[in-house]
Amino acid sequence: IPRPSNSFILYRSHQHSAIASLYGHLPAMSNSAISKIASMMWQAEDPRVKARFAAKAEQTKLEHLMRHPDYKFKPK
DNA sequence: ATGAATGAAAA
DNA sequence: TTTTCATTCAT
Repeated sequence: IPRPSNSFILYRSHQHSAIASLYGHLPAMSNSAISKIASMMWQAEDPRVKARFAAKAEQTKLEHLMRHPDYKFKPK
């Protein structure tokens, strides 16, 4: 049972397709490069959009709690 | 398994 | 305060 995604991870997933289709044919455009781009977009992003993803992260978090009431994050 | 990033949660 | 692990998928 996986952890709930945070706001940035949600944002990255959301933008992944778009970024991949823009740069996808370039061999240097790996997922790590996409992460860098997503990061810049994230920093530059409209605060309202950030807020929307923050809200989505909360939603996801609560959803996770509902579905998996006894889940505990246990780093090694 | 690694790389890349941000952030929540645990240690 | 530092570490882990969530997402993604070609190497």
